[in-house]
Amino acid sequence: MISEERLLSQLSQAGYRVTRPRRAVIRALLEDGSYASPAEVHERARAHCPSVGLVTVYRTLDLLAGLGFVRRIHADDGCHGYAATEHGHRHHLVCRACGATVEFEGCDLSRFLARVGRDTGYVIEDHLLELVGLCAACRTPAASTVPEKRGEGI
Amino acid sequence: MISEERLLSQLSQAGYRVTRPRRAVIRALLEDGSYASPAEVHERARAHCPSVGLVTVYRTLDLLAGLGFVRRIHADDGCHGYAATEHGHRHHLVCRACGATVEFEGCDLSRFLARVGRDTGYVIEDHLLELVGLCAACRTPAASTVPEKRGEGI
DNA sequence: TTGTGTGCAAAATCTTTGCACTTCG
DNA sequence: CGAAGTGCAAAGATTTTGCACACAA
Repeated sequence: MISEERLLSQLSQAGYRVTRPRRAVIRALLEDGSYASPAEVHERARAHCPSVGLVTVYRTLDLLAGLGFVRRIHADDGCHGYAATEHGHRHHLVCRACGATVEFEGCDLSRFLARVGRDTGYVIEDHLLELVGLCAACRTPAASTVPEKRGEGI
Repeated sequence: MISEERLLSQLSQAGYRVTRPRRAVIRALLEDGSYASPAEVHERARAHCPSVGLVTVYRTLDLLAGLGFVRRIHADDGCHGYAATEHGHRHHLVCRACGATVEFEGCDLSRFLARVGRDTGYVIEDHLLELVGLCAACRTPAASTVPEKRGEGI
């Protein structure tokens, strides 16, 4: 997970202003390990900047997604979740019970992709890989206090 | 790609009625190889059943998705595309230029998934894998008549 | 100081729901 | 015939846009 200061400095270096609402959104994304919808991000961000509007959350998520600092999470219960990401990495593992989201290290699909490309005639340029499961906390019934936040996974 | 008759018979065996609007939606999904939004499916389905309403398209897509006959396609330009799928198979390869969608055969990620599970402490239950590229037609500039239908891919 | 960024309100989309009428089986 | 399925209209939810004001740099 990228640190807050580093993210803010990259934002600044990219030519964008570091404002209170943007800091609030970024903090909201970093402080909680699970992915969140724009509305949920908004709610969390209000703790850091009560006046922040939902519109600004949308705009900031767009901005951060464009810069590669956050990534959309695709689940059957909706495709409108966002999670912070280390720049360059692109894959997430999501807990279907509590929504906790972790990145995992690069995947080596090259051989597999080459075969599919050969079989289909496509030039494969990109891939979306997302894993769904149960995190350690939710796996142990007693330890889990968060009951089935999300749907059935992907 | 599953045949229309087989799909209709499975629908019937599952206890659902085979109606004209449903047939129209199914045909709309099968006749065009690219994934489509509910609105696009609606437009295509009208060719087979002019009176079909958008609401019925939504309901039918839901039904077919629940039965595993269609699958959502997740792209950055929106996560609301649907494509027909062979029952049980779950992965798609999408052309970023024209949206043409093909299924590809099972992927062997087991070893990789085991490693990620070990590293993160998650029990991995499911995965979403989607590939994006250029289909043979769009790769050859002269052959492509469909200009950049979709966004930047995933 | 200056122009990017913000909040508000309103508009535009997209999706779901309620209900009387159709139609498949 | 009877219940599942449909279309329409309206309600809900979500996302985008216009505009005057605020505030980083």
